[in-house]
Amino acid sequence: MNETPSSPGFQPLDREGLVQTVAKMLSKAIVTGQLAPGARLSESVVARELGVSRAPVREAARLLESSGLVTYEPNRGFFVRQVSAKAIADLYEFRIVIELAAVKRLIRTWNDDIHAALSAQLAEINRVATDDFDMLTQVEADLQFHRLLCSGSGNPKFLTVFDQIATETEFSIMVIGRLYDDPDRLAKTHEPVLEALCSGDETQAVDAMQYHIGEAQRLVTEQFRILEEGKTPQ
Amino acid sequence: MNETPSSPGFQPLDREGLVQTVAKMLSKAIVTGQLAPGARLSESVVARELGVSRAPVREAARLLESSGLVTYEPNRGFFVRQVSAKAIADLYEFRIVIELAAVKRLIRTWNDDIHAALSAQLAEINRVATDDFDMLTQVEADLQFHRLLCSGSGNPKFLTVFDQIATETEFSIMVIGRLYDDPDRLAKTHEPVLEALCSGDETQAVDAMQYHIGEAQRLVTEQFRILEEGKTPQ
DNA sequence: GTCAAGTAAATTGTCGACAATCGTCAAAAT
DNA sequence: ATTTTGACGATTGTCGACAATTTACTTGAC
Repeated sequence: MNETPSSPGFQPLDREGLVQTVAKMLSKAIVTGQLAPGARLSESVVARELGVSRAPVREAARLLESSGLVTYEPNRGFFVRQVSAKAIADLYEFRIVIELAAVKRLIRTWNDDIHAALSAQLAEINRVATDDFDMLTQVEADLQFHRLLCSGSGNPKFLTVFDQIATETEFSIMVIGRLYDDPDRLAKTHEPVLEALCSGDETQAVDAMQYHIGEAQRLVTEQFRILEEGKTPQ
Repeated sequence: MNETPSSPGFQPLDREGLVQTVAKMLSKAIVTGQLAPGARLSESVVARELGVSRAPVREAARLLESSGLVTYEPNRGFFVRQVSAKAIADLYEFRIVIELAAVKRLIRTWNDDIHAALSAQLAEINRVATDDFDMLTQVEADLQFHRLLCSGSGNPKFLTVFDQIATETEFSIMVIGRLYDDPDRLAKTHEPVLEALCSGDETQAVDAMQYHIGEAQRLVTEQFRILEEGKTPQ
């Protein structure tokens, strides 16, 4: 390895292109609700607003499309995605399929590094699982745990697909605006997953995982139903 | 709408954007091997070659990236993806996860339309499963059958993800250049899947499906190993 | 009043040009 | 001889402008 001996710990310095920056801005704006679902995402407006050209905005929007945050209609442009009850149900059903398979695979590739990373993330989840932290922080800590599960599975496909649906999950939850009255409750269901993984018991790990995501699905679906009822009392 | 009343069967006249056209061109060029794996995909060259600007080429390349046909390195551009033995193994392992789940779900939404579509596609598979047709035709007929399974599952996520990995599957097979000596053999393993679905037996359907994809994986992996040995005899 | 056609404004689709960045290779220093 | 530095060529990154398309509005006929 060619490395200057006297070099201090210089990190790669990000160097993320303008597209990534714009994509991140838009993501945040959509997830935090500044851009309402169904709203048109005008290239010109966003470009003017951010002080950049339309080209990087367009590319960023295409990136967001593959994350399921916006939809694209030819010759009409990009729109912030509408979330339906079925879409949320489908999303969580799909997550169960992916992440259960990832966990099954993870058991075979289990090692101390993964163990350490998951333990640390679990601690982080519990740390932010109080009303002192906002929901976005809690959700991101939660999803990061799941991301580590996919990342450690050894099959990159799981991570790729998870990243695509993670943002969508975050979006769905933020649309609801309020996930649980007791933030600590759902957070606690992570622990059995890690314990089962440590013990190497596949059946137990899968069960714990299924319960955890299922519980999350139940909460999200419930809250979304309440939200819809309040919106269209008819 | 300005349309002549006596107008005969005019098809929608493509109306798919230039981007889609370019993407299709590139797809074909990559899948048929005109662009070797690892080759740089110069925007300027492609644009000049097709007589269009760089913008649509760039967008098309981004589309291909999400299909796994090309990779993208910031400030360096797009490259035709290299396929490794592990990548192929990972791909098929992932397909098994997705399509098994899709089949399980399909049983619950089973109806005559889906039955008819699958039967027709099965007939098509058998029709082209001879040496009279080229491999690309055979592979596409095969994948279309699988696509129908995902499409009919009722959860759009399965279809979205399948479409992403279908092109990659096609690519992997075409790289190998020769899948099987007896085209009819693998084709025949589709039938038990359809039969099991008709009978509504989930266990049987999953078994048949797992056998079918597993068999395909075995063949592809084997052929790829042979190809690699021939390439680097060391 | 309703509906259709026509027109104007706004938005996306595409383009060509310039700026920023990367890879290469030669020249200079050690 | 090896390594570093600098400049050059090629490619990507970004931009502003124009063409094509869609949308909204107005006008007119029935």
